[in-house]
Amino acid sequence: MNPTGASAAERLMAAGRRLTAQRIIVADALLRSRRTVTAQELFERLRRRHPFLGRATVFRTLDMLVDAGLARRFERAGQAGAYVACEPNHHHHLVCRCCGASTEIDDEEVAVLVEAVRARHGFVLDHDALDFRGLCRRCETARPAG
Amino acid sequence: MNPTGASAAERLMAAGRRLTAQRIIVADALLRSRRTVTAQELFERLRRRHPFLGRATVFRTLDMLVDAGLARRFERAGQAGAYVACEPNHHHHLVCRCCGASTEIDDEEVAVLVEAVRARHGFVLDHDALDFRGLCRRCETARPAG
DNA sequence: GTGGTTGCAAAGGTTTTGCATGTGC
DNA sequence: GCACATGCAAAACCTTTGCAACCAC
Repeated sequence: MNPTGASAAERLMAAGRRLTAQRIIVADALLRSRRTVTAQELFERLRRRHPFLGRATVFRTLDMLVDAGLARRFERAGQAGAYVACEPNHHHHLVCRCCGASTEIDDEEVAVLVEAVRARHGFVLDHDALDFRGLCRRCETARPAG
Repeated sequence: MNPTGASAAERLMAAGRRLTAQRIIVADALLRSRRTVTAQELFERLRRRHPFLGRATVFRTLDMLVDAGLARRFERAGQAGAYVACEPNHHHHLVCRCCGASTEIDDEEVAVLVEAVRARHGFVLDHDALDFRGLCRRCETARPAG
């Protein structure tokens, strides 16, 4: 998913981050992935072509991307954290717990929910608490029992 | 929060789980906590009075409680998983990222959101994806910059 | 009695860190 | 040139597991 067409390097620069070969490699790989990936997956996938890439750098870069708003990290019980690239003006994600597919949504109902919770409970929802796990249509159809 | 007044032992029994001293101790401590607690916190807190309690047992018991629907576990980036007790007929939680306070909610807007996402994207949200992190009124007031 | 439960310690997996080296700006 | 980024390996951290002893039902 790369609707704006901005390259990884362009995004890093736009975010005011220092450009390095490693960062471009990691950000680019993340950008090209339609599904969530773990730091380890990315590390193993990239080290083939880029043997000089260190594991810690992958973790640090992903962390930096999340900090810059260019990626988001999902926590999964008992599993490694999963990362997805964010569009600069993105809203929320739907992430399939089965296949890892990620869809960006911008539904009014989310905003309605945020306002309702604030009004009723005085509770301000975190922006990134509104990324949702579930089953995508394909996986739901393939295995209705979940 | 213990509105139904059911004791830990009663809940375990009602859930068809085997009663042991350790399980009652852990479930009771979780039930008495208004805030989320980690397995390690619970272990350290309880070992003072119950030196015979093992760390693995705390993990296993919390896991069992989640499985039985009597507790829920929240994943937190870079931190240990945090547990809260659930009311048997509870719906969703609001968990403060600052103080860990947990509130149970049953808002129509959540159901509206679930339906909208299903209708528009064919995506079925996980029930426990609808536990929300954010800032409670008290913490929001205390530190508006959050 | 039997199968589930426990405690311990060790292993497993993920992520972070220290430090010397390298490099973008 | 200087501050920041990197690689490596070790450490830290959370959680799970193997196994013998134990206990609820």
